[in-house]
Amino acid sequence: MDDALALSALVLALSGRLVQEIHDGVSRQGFGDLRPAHGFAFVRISMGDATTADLAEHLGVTKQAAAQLVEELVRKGYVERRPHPRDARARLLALTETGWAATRAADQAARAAVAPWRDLLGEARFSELVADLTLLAPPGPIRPAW
Amino acid sequence: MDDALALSALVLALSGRLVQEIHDGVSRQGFGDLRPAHGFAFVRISMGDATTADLAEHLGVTKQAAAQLVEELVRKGYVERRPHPRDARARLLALTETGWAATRAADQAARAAVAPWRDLLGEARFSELVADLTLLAPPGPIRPAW
DNA sequence: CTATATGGACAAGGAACTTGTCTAATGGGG
DNA sequence: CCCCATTAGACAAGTTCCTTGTCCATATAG
Repeated sequence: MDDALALSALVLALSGRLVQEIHDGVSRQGFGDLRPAHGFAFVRISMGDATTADLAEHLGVTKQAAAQLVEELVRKGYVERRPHPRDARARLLALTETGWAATRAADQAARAAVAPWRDLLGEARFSELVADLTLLAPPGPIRPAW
Repeated sequence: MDDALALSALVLALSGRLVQEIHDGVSRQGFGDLRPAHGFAFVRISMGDATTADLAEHLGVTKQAAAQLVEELVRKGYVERRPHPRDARARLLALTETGWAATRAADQAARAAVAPWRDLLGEARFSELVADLTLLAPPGPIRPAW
C-alpha cells in the first residue's frame, strides 16, 4: 500500500543521480562551464523559434533571470541572438556549433547513464518501463534541474 | 534505440512535476515557509543520530551551508538541537512535533501525487514499475531538489 | 491614432550557497 | 599522560543566481 510513497522517493533518487551523472559526463567532455540548469535552456532553444520570454516561461523563471542566463550563454559561445523576422523588439535565440556540440555531449552522457538500466532490467522490462513512464509523462515543459 | 535518451528525459520530467506537486501540497497544508530542499534535510534528520556535519554530507553541501539551513529550521520551529551524549562539541538534531507534522504532510502530498499513476497504469504495471525502479535505485542518500 | 500589451534592457536587492578562518573538544600514538 | 592531527561547529565575507521594480521601443487592438 505504501508503494506510492516509496515510488515517489525512488523517482526523486533516480532523477538526482541522473542529473549528477549527466552533469559529470558533460563536464568531462570539455564543457565544464555548463551547469544542469543550462541543459533545460538548450532543450527549448534547440526546438527553434525561442525568444528570451519564451525561454523564461519554459524554465519557470522571470524573464530577467532568463535574460541573464542567455547573456551568460552568449558570452560563453553557446548561443547567438538573431534578429526576429517579424518583430523588431524581439531576438530569436539559436545554438552555435559549440552549443550543438554541448547538446550532443549531454545526450551521450544521458545515454551512458541509462545504459546500465537496460542490463539490470532486461530488454522486455526496459521497454515496458519506457512505455509506462511515457504514459505518466507530464504534457508541459521539462522544468527542473538536471 | 533511442529509448535511452527518451527515458532520461521522462525521468527528469516526472521528477520535476513530482517535486512541484509535493511542494504545493505541503504549502497548502500550512507549511508555506518550507522549500523543496528542506524535505531532504527532514529525511536525514528523521532517521536519527544526525549532526550538522552528517546533514551536510547527506545533502552534498558544505557544513556551513548545512548549518545555515539548520539555523533556519530551528528558528521556524521544525528542528531542535539536543546535546550529544558522547561528544561535547556536537549537537544532535531532532524534529519537533511541528517537524513531524510537516513530514506527514509531505508524505501525504507525495502519495496524492503518485495516486493517479496507479490508475493510469493499472495495478499490475504499477507494481512492476515499483519493482523495476527499486532495482535501479542508487544506494546513496537522496540528494537532489524537491 | 490612441491605448494597452509585450520584448527586452538596466539597476538594485535578497536568498542560498561558497571559501576562509577560528575555537573547543576529541582521540590515537608516543 | 600528553601532544597533536582531526573534527564539530560558529563567525565573517564574498559569489552566484534569482527576484522586484522601472524604463524604453515596438507591436497590436479598437
